[in-house]
Amino acid sequence: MGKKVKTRFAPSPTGYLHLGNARTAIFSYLFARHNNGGFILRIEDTDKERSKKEYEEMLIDDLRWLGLDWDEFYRQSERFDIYREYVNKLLESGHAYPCFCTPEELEKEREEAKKKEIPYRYSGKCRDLTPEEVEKLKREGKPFAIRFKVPENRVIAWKDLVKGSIAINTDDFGDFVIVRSDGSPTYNFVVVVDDALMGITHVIRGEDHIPNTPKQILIYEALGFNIPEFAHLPVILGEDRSKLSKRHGAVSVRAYREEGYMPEALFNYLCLLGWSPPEEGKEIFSKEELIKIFDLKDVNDSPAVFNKDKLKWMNGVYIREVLPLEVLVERAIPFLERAGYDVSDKEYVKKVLSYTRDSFETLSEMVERLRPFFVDDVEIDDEYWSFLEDMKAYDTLSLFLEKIREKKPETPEEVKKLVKEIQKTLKVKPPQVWKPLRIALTGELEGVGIDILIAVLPLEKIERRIEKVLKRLS
RNA sequence: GCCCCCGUCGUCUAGCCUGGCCUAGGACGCCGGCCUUUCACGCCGGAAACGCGGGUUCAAAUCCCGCCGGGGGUGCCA
Repeated sequence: MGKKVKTRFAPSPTGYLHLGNARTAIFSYLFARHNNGGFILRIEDTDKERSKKEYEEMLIDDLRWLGLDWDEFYRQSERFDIYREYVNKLLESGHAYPCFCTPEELEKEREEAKKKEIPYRYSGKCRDLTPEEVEKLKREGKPFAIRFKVPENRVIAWKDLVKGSIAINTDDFGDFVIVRSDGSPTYNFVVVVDDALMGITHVIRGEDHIPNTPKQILIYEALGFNIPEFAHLPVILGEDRSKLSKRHGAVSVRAYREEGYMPEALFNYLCLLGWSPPEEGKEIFSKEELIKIFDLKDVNDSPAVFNKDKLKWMNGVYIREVLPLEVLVERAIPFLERAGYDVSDKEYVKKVLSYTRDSFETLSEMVERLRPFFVDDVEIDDEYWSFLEDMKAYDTLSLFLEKIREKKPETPEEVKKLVKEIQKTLKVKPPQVWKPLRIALTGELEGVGIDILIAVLPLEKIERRIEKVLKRLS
């Protein structure tokens, strides 16, 4: 058999982890682990202008949060010596040459091409400079970049693991820059050196890299490296079917994390964008299951629109039935705390969540939903007071207060029993009791089950809220 | 402009390779009903798609050609 499978995720630290990149990372990770292979994280920070250390830290943090782990870690900015060595090889073998063209000159070339409506390619002006001319220009201190010499009219083809056969003619692109005039190597070059040196067997990335692939294959050949397999994933689109970007709203992993999404749910949902399980029907998968069943052959080759509604639904599934209660409690506490709720009693939080976890889909929704369980007092809107009077709430509420002090119900069932007794005594229908209770205890007309609230809320809070209403009604 | 990729319900998709089992299946969303102390949850039901035009074939979502549509690339960004 071939060598051990090894994949990598290679983000550039120029912003938050984007959902599209996250999915690429996940697919690369799943493919590697499925094949008992290695997974590498490599920070592509050759562009000093745009790369930021704090972005790198957030990237790593978000990746870990999603549940990814890697066997090796690299930073390209620390490998410039290695790249220089390989640039020299290309220079020596005649595969690359110095280019003294200025950005202005190139810009002019490009404009002219546009005017004439012909496809732009670098003219190759500096390609045939004699060694003497090169020497002279260098001595004059002219800044220069290094370009790769692209052979003419050659068809570069590869069998893409997702897209199938792809063929691109070298005439479609000109000699491209591999080292900038400031001495830093560019993406198309370092990616090849790194992937080859690090033993990457499968390059999995977004389809926006398809045009780069022939350039990279040429470099693999020129350096005598083995060419890896390529798998280009379709992009993720926004509602308007253009590439998912900030215009479409929240597109970073961080944003969903802060809104109270579960990493397992986001991981799971992202997998279903562009990949479908071999067995039909099932949609909820743990990371371990995904590792077991993931295969690139089941990746769809057409772009997918990101659908927040479905993500939200799936998050709800994780909150109400997939995650263990203890885990949910741990994740909920920071959100409740941030809202100013008292969460010192973890058992109380646990009890509340055990009854209410099936009624919200994100942790930020939870914060709203569970307000009556955690605040000291509730505000009752003016419009509800007349409603309370019409309901003859005074009688029911005072009877309720009496009964709850006497029976101290501790489960929703006991509360229901107690309410039924009140109904019987007062000869009223259920809503006649429940609605005043709801308003008195939550200040709202909708929300979680009042039986639950009464069963778990400390008695003194219940008394205080009811008494406040009775006082005003009398 | 040029190059490349893609095209099944509103959305994610199964089916396409190896034509008939497809009166095209599932999921989210939507609509209706049930449950019910309200909103959710849950349960039941419903509307909803093979981009268009030609071929090949007894038979095409599935194979071939053309068109149209969408996306990506076209950097001394990655």
